[in-house]
Amino acid sequence: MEAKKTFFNLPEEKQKRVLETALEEFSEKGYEGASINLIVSKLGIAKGSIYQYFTDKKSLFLFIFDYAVELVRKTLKQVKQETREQPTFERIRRSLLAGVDFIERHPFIYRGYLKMMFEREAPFRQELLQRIRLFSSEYLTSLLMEGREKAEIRKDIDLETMVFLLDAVMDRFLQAYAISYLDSGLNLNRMKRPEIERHVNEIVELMRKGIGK
Amino acid sequence: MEAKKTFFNLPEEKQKRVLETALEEFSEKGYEGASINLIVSKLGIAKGSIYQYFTDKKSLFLFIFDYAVELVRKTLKQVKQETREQPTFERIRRSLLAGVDFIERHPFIYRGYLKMMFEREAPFRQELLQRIRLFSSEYLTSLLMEGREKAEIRKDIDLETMVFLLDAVMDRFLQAYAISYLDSGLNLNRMKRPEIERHVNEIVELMRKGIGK
DNA sequence: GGTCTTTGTGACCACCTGGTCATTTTTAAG
DNA sequence: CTTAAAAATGACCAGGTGGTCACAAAGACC
Repeated sequence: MEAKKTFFNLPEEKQKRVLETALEEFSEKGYEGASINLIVSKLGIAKGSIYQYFTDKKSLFLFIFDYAVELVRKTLKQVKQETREQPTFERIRRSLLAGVDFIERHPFIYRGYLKMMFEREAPFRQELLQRIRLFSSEYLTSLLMEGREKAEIRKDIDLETMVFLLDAVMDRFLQAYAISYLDSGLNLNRMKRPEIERHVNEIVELMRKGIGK
Repeated sequence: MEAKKTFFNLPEEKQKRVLETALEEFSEKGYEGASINLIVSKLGIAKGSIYQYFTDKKSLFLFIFDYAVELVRKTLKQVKQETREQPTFERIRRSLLAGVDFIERHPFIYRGYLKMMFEREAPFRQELLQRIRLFSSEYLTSLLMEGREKAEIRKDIDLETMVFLLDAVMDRFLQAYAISYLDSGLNLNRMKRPEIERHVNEIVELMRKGIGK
């Protein structure tokens, strides 16, 4: 457990406010860059107080990380359930849209994840990232394997290669939606839902049929 | 011009040593995280000296950025030239391999680029990134357009969507090669050239034919 | 030698960092 | 109202940051 008991004695509202404020700071500045001074001043509490809740910066970070991972895990699980009976490419489509919705609801979580990907400094970075990427790749692998059983997915190419492609495209799509400058030409960033959906459809169709011929 | 004349009066060897040392620091820690103190101590010169060469941290960074961009631009141009007469997918294959070679030769440049993608702090970040991403996407667009003329590339899907996919997959491939934890399953990181080539072939083949059916 | 300019130096500055802790304030119990 | 425990506070600390500047060293020319 990374938080002290004092933290859990706080009214739930305040707990959430602390978490959200710290999450915002971490996701914007990264682990090293995030400033405890700024967090407490944004919260309007004394610096000492935050150290009543968490032993140090690291444990605050890890606590938030767990909180975020749990949210992602739940979301993925739910989509998987809901689309159980549907064709594979429809499931992929839905997954991508679920990602868009998730970013809309929790913008700082996804940005924090991206920040971490390219930071050396975050504590346990390697382990934490592997944790995330593992269940992302497990998710896609199981999707594709079920797709193969239904003969919707080709069998003459390595499953891992396909997972790699899917992962790359989906992740980049969400990055483009969340950050801008990352979409190569398309302007996902400012689009409204119907347009987003059109692009999701097109990109999924493209992954199905390929660029060639 | 971001460097002072004193810098250019230095023996070329020392100029390069300064640039490479600073590049390494920036690419590992990002703009904010990089420490001038560390750079000068690694160089074995006094702190004041670096301020004889560059007016401040920002101009040092921008100078290095230009230096790096020029290297990338040249490399891309050369590949484009060399593969002029070849089939589109062969050109894509070659481009990806050129990326791998580039990382091998200049590991800090590519990492620096990744660092910047998710940093808010770097000066002129937006403009600089757009500069890079623009010529990456121009490069791919022209590749695909020429491919369409030769009827090697499908015409029933937006060119931009295809560029997006290509860009996403190629970039992710290089990330996986440069950083690890990013390959979803494949272990590009530790592979030797022949294996890398096998994966490049497979991934390009997959982009051509698609995942479906 | 002497003189003038260019380059190198590191103590110093103001400011910010994560973290501490003696002290005060708030809350709860009797 | 008293007492004891729990929580909030902010001055303070050591250590880091980018940047400055008076001075010393080195070169260049006569």
